[in-house]
Amino acid sequence: MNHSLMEEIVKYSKKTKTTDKKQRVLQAAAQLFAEKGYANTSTSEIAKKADVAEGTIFRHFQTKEKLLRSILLPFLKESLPPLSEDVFSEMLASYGDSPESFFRALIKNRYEFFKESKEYFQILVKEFVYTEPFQQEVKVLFEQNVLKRINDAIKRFQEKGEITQSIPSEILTRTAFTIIFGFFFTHMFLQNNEDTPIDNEIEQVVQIIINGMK
Amino acid sequence: MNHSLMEEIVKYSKKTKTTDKKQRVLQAAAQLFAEKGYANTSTSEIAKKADVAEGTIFRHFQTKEKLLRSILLPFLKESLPPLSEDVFSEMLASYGDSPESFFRALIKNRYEFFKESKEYFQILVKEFVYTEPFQQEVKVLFEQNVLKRINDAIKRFQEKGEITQSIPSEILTRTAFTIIFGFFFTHMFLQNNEDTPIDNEIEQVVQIIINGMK
Amino acid sequence: MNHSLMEEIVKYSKKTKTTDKKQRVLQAAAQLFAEKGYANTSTSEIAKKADVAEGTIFRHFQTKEKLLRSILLPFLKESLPPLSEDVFSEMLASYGDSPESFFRALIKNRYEFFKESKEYFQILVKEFVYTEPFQQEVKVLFEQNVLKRINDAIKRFQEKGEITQSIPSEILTRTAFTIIFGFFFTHMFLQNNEDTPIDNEIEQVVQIIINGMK
Amino acid sequence: MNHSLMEEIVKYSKKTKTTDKKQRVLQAAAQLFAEKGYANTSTSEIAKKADVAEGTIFRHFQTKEKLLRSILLPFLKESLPPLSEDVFSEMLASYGDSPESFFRALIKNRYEFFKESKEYFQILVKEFVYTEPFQQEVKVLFEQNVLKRINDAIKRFQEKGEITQSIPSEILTRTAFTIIFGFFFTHMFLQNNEDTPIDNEIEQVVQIIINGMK
DNA sequence: TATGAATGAGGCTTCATTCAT
DNA sequence: TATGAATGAAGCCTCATTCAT
Repeated sequence: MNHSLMEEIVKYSKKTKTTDKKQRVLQAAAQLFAEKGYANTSTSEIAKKADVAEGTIFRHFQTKEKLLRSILLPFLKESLPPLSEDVFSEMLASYGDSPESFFRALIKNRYEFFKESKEYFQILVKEFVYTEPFQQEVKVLFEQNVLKRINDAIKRFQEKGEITQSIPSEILTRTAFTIIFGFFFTHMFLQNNEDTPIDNEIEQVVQIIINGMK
Repeated sequence: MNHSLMEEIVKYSKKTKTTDKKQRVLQAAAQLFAEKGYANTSTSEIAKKADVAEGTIFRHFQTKEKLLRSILLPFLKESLPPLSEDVFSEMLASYGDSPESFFRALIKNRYEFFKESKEYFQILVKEFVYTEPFQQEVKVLFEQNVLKRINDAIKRFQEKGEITQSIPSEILTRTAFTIIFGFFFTHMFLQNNEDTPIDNEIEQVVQIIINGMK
Repeated sequence: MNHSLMEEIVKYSKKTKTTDKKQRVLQAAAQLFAEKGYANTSTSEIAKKADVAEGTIFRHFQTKEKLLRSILLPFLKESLPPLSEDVFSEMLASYGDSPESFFRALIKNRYEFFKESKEYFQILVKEFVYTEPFQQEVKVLFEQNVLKRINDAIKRFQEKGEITQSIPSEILTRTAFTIIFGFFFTHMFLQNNEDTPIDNEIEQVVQIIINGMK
Repeated sequence: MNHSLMEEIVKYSKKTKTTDKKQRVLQAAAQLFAEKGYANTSTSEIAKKADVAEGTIFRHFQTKEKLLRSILLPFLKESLPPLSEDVFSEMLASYGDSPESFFRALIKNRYEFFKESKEYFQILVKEFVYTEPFQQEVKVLFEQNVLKRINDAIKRFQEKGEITQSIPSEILTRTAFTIIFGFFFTHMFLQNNEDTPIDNEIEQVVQIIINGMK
């Protein structure tokens, strides 16, 4: 039930049969990019952290930018969709089928995911802002996978009369998504690393969403 | 009523009586940092855009990083608080005193602000993530000003019985803030530049928050 | 009467008001390029020889290739034509006006020029082979200046009946040019640096050309 | 009668019984060196073009420079001398025994050879200029083979009274050689790839040489 | 014999910063 | 105050060469 990005990436990379050293470079780069940003991380630093010669990085990835993409794209393109599928069915199975339990499960589950892969999301968000084409790719991925599934669930709840039908499901979806992911982003940026118990807060957000949609 | 960051910065910089050239450097740097990020902007580019010798930048700001701070901190430290004060009193005056109108006004007003100063927020968000001490400063600023005022308003609404008293105002505030700013961040990152009319969405978020808090 | 390429370049560079350091870079680079070839000379070597920081090279020339062009093109474009003019009039004035004396003077004069600027011609010839567009530029320059003037002289000698009129002047010119410059090239490549007295040989070539053209 | 360098190299390499892969490396390298120069061709490029692993190159040739020598030296050392022998006897046999026909045949024959092996000569000329010891080797080879045979022919014509005896044969030889090879070099560098008919020009050069030597 | 991953020295270039004018 | 030439550290990347398989 705990689908960390790290695990996903490891899975992915095993599929494509990467060398040990290639793996180490990917891990080191991911960590450093998340910590200090792409532009502030030098290839020599990556090499040192991966305990590899600098040339090795370029033998495997040709370019620093391709290294970045090798960290993000495979994850997004191949791991996100199936992951979401899993998550959604698991969620519905174990948490019951009311809107409350759906959103509570969604938020809790994704929040765990988020927290564990904070680094990778940081890379995503940061490098994201500048590169137009990449932005589009990611956006489409999110919409076609995550948004679509939330929308499906909301439509089902609307049919069962558990959520208001006076507002189109698309708008409800977009709003819910914005609130939930906004909640995560805000936490990603504003939260100290102090382990603040935020269960209260999550419950609060769930209540607000549910009430707002009834 | 239209408080763009740009205007705020201009106001601020006039106060400190900067030279023409210093001004031009600030403007050019702000634009470039927003567009391409701090790390991807060179001082020579800034000099060219400001039509100033490169040395001039360093005469005024000593360091590229101090230049960044000269763009962000003055705005945050001296412009945000009074701005918020204005905004809040204006808001309450012109929009009536129900929770609905308060949040609606808050979101609409801040959204305009956001949209117009998107660039400056981009600088803020991007460079933000990395520099620990800076993060703290900004966080405190936000909490002490914006959060505090929202909290004051909520407490007042609680006293009037228009918002539930069974949840501490601090939690309600934090949740509302998270939802609202999360909403903005999400739009900042995920929205195409197409001018999508989002009035629906704003209204939606207002309703959800209100319902959730009643 | 002694027109070394080196002197020409110095003249040229004074016109364009170059810094001392820029000058030193040009000189060092010219020497090294001639000695070891463009591809085998590193910018750090140039910097060391010019006693300049490596960055200085790029401040002035942006690119290693632009540095190469800054050595060759100015010389070719601005120094060659007037130079040739001088040379030709001087030659005709001081050597008398028979075909023999003309060719003898031409070869001797140009051979001196060649010997002293051997380095620069080496750069020219070597880098020449690869870069198509550059090749064209140089070729046109040579044809429009040197060839044209030889052709003028030959036509005059034909009119005076001192050279056969049964062959078009263009063919005679091309042949003479090919022989003369071929003679130089061959010496450039095949000659040891031992100072072989080649006056005999020059006289030989003059005789052969003259006899062949009578 | 048509002795292209390519054919010669193929012959040579067959003699020394090289592996298929070694062969392929030699061919690929020769092509690339001619096209882009030694310094601008990477061993990985050669490996790719030869469809061989990069390590294979070094197994066979140890060093990139030894690879270059493996292309040029065998040709020069073992193919040039017998080739010249053939050429000269063929020439004298089929073109008759006057100085005119000798030089005409020599130039035409060698010009064809030149044209077809332009690439290989480009390698020779280019890499040549820099490496002192190599230069000597090649120079000696040329002198001991080509020059010697021309000298022999000239001496014979002098004995028959068909060429002036007032000039030592060595000087005549050197001059003729310089003119002929200079003619080729000049064409190699200055000629566009347009197929200019140069028969006129060749005839012209022959006449000039002959007249000059009578 | 053949491979190709790994290496690390060295290449070109950028850039924040200094300083003499 | 303003300039811009000069600096040199550091960045990304290429490449000949080695070596375990």
